Amino acid sequence: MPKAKFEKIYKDLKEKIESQDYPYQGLLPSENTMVDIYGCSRNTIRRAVSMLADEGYVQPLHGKGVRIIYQPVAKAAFTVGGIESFKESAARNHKIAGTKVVQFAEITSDERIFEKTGFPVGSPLYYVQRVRYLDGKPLIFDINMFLQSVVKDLTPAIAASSIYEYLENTLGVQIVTSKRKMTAERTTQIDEKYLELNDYDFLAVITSQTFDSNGILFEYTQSRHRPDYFCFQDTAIRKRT
Amino acid sequence: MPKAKFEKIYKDLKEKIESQDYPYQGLLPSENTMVDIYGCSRNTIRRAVSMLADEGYVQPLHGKGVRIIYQPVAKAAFTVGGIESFKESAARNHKIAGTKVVQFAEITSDERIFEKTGFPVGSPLYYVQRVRYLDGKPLIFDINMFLQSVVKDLTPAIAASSIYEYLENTLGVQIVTSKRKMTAERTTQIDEKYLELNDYDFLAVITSQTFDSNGILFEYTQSRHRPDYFCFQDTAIRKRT
DNA sequence: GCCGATTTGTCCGTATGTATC
DNA sequence: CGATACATACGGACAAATCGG
Repeated sequence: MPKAKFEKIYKDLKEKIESQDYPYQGLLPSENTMVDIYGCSRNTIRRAVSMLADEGYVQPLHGKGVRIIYQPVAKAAFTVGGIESFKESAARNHKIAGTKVVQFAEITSDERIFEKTGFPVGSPLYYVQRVRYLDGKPLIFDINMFLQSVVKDLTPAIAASSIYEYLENTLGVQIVTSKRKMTAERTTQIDEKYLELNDYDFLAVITSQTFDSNGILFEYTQSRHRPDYFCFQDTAIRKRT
Repeated sequence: MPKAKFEKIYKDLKEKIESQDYPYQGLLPSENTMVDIYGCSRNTIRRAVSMLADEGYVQPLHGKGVRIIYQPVAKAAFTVGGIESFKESAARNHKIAGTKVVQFAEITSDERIFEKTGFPVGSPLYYVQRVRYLDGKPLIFDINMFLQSVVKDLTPAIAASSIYEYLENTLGVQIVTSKRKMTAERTTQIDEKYLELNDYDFLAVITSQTFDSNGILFEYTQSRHRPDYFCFQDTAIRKRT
C-alpha cells in the first residue's frame, strides 16, 4: 500500500487506463481538473503523470492534453520487465513457478570474475545455479553470484524459495537499481543438461547487476531463457540533444 | 544545445560522471551545494539528478547523498538503447553504417496487420524491407511499416539514407515515445537470403512501435540482428507496490 | 491573423517529514 | 540531540503550444 500521495494518484490513473476507463487515444483530464479531483497541487499530479509517461502509458502533448497510448498486450510468452523476482514474474504471467538448486558454493572474486561481474577482487561470494520451472517445465537456467557481506548466511533452502523475499523481509536489504543486458546465445552443455530445450539450440540471455539501497553492487545474475517462453519489454522516450 | 536549465545541469553532471570527474562509488555534491554551484532552485537540481538515476548513473541514498554507480562499459557487440536511428547507433558504436532497400511497397492495413502492429484497419502504409550493413557486413534485417498520413511521400531513396532524418528535418515530425519488445527467434529463408549468417540459425529480434508528437502510432519495425553483433541495454528502478 | 482561454512546460521559494551520522 | 541530506508537497509565476472565435 503506497503512502505517498503521488503514488496513490499514479496507481489510480494506471488502473483506470488499464481498465479502459480512460480509453486508448483519449486524453486524461487536464492537470487543473485532476488537482480538484485528487485535492493536491499541480506538481503532484505532474509527477504521477510523468511516471506513466515513462512507462509508455501516456504521452503529454504540449498545449493539448495527455494522450493515452496504452494498449493491453496479448501475451503469449513469459514477459520480463521492471525489477521483480522470478516468483513475481510468474504470478504476473499466470504461471506456476518452481525452482531447483543444482549448484551452491562459496567462492572468492578474482580478476576474471571482476571483469565479468564487477565484484571487487577478493570479495567472498555465493555462487548459485538454479533451474526455473514454469508450469512444471524446466525453461530457465539461472546463474547467480551474491556478495556475502550483503547477502549473509544464504543457504540452498533459501535459494530454492525466494532470495528476494529473504533479502527484503529477513535482511531488510532494499533492492533499488538494476542494470541489464539482453543477448541471444547458443546453448551450452549445461543448458542441455538441465533444460527442456526441444529443438532449440539457442537461448535469450539476460545478465543483470543489482544494487542495494547503499548503492553497493551485491548481485550478478545470468538468466538463460528458452526463446519461446521469453519476451522482454521496454519503453523509451526521445530526448533532445 | 539544450536550453532548459535542468537539461544543462543534467548534461554537465553526466559528463563529469562519464569522465570520472565524479568517480564510481563516490557521492555527488549535496543538493544544497549544487544549488549554489548552478544558481538554481533545489527542485531543478533534483530533476536533473533523478534523470541520471533513471539511467542508472547514480543512486540517491536517503540522508546520505547521491552515489555514483556508473561504470564505463567494455562494448564488444553492437549495443542498442534509447531511441536512436540506425545511423546514430552505428556512430555511437564506432562502426560504418550502410543500408540497402530490398523491398518497397504501399499496402493497406487489414485485420491481420492490425493485430500485429496496431495500425487501424484500412490505413494506407508504406512497407519497407532493408538490409543493414555494419563495417560492410550484412548483419541486420529490418522490416518497417509507416503510416502514410504521417510519413508522406516516402521514396526508396529516402529509405536508403535515413528515414529518421527525413522525418525530423524535412517533415518536422517529432519522435517521442517508443515501445519495444525483445525476443530471440529462428532464422527464416528471407534472413538467410540477405544476411551473412555464418553458422547462426537464430536472431535477436526487436519489434517496436513508435509514436509521434501527436501521440499517433506511425511506425512499426521489426529489427532482426545477428546475435554476435547484438546487445540490448536497460536500467530498471524498483518501485514499492 | 490576432486575441484570449486552456493546457502543458519550466522554475522558484518554502515548509515539513524522514533517514543518516 | 543537532546538523546534514534527501523526500514529499504546496502554491505561485511565467513561458510556450494549441485551439476556437
